[in-house]
Amino acid sequence: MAIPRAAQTQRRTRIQEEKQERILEAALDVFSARGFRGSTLDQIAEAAGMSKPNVLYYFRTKEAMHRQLIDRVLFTWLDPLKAFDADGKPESEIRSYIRRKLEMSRDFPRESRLFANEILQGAPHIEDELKGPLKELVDEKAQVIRAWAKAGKIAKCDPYHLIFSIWSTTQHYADFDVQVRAVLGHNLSGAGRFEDAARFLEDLFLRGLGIPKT
Amino acid sequence: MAIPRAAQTQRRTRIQEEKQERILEAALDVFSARGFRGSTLDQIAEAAGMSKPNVLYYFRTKEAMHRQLIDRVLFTWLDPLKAFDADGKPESEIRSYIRRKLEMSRDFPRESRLFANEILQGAPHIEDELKGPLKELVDEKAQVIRAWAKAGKIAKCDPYHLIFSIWSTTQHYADFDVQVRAVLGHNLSGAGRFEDAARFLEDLFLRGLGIPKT
DNA sequence: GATAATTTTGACCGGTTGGTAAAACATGAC
DNA sequence: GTCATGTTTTACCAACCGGTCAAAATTATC
Repeated sequence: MAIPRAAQTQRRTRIQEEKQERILEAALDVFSARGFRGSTLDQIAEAAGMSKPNVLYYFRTKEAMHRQLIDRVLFTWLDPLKAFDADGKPESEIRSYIRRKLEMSRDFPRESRLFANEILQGAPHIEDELKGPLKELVDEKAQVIRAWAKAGKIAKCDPYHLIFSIWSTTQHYADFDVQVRAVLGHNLSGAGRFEDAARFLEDLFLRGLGIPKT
Repeated sequence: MAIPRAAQTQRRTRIQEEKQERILEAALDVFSARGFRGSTLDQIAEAAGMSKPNVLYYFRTKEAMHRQLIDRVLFTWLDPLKAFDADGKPESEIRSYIRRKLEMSRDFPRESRLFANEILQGAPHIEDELKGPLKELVDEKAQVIRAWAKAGKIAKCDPYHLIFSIWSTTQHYADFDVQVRAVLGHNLSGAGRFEDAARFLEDLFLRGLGIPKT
């Protein structure tokens, strides 16, 4: 009997894991491009190269897929901020944080858009995670920044809004990619775009925080 | 006979205009919160306080409503950038541009989210407007900024990425409102939020562009 | 108040949605 | 081979989708 759906079993075989991964990959494609409600199981199934009931064999509901994707992204998203080191030099810490976030926009634009879609629509599934783990981490790092300001290492500024501005400027290149491309035109939107953005943002934030370039 | 649908008639009566406005208001609510594909006519009709066929009497299709909303937003969105004056002082021009964009995020968050939703999902309806009018306007203002840099009035920087960073930082407070609120907590997300953000962003950009505070 | 134009509604339609049932199919252990 | 387990597919469902239609209700005109 078909009691043990793949999604329920504790031990997952190699095949199950591969198929689930293939489905999640397809779901990420679809969800990030069309939003949760705008996506259909048929689209995901087709993108994964299997039938709809087969997809539902591995994930009991559409929401289960989405939930798992969101959980992953949330975890990945916090990573660069965790690396933010209180004992490091402000210049290198901020510079590498910007760069890492920008790299994520370049390398994982679908994940960024999935997250943006979720937040835009009121974050119905992850409000708790935002108010819990995310807030705690940001609070912690805000203290670090505040300490730097007090020590005169960087200009006085609101640490929360600093973090927001780094988030928004870097994610902009993934979430608003279409607009960026349209404005820059094809000649400027290619390979050099990433380096241009990185240089600009590093200059803006370091100078904006009163950190002299070394 | 019911030949003259309200949407088609050239001269619109007072009542027709009022109803259409009421529908657009409701549609903005729904579209901005759930995206185009995630919204249903029933939701819009209910929000507008009328029956679905009645809504369709004033707008022939769901897309017609959305299109009109997008067109409006697009026009409104370009306004602050148009006001950017080549003959003004860089300090006051940039400062007031930031402030105006921030005010729009505060006063028209639904419009911002509608626009963000559209871009996020690949801007299927407005690619031409982005590549046309928007790009032209940005190109023009980029020249102004570049001239300021050449004249030594502001630090050398890529004008396009400067504009992107102002867009993203200011719109962040509308589009990612849920996240901002979650991180700041209720105590900090109230009335003072706007002024805090304005002060931070003005400091960041003016200092980042090497413009001394007056 | 009769009449014509406009507005509103309830009933309805074909297509699509997320999800199910059950049987067919594959796979591996013995 | 056979039998239990795990996988895939076909056929299907009720609910919902955007949109139509014709009749009813309202409003404007005289």
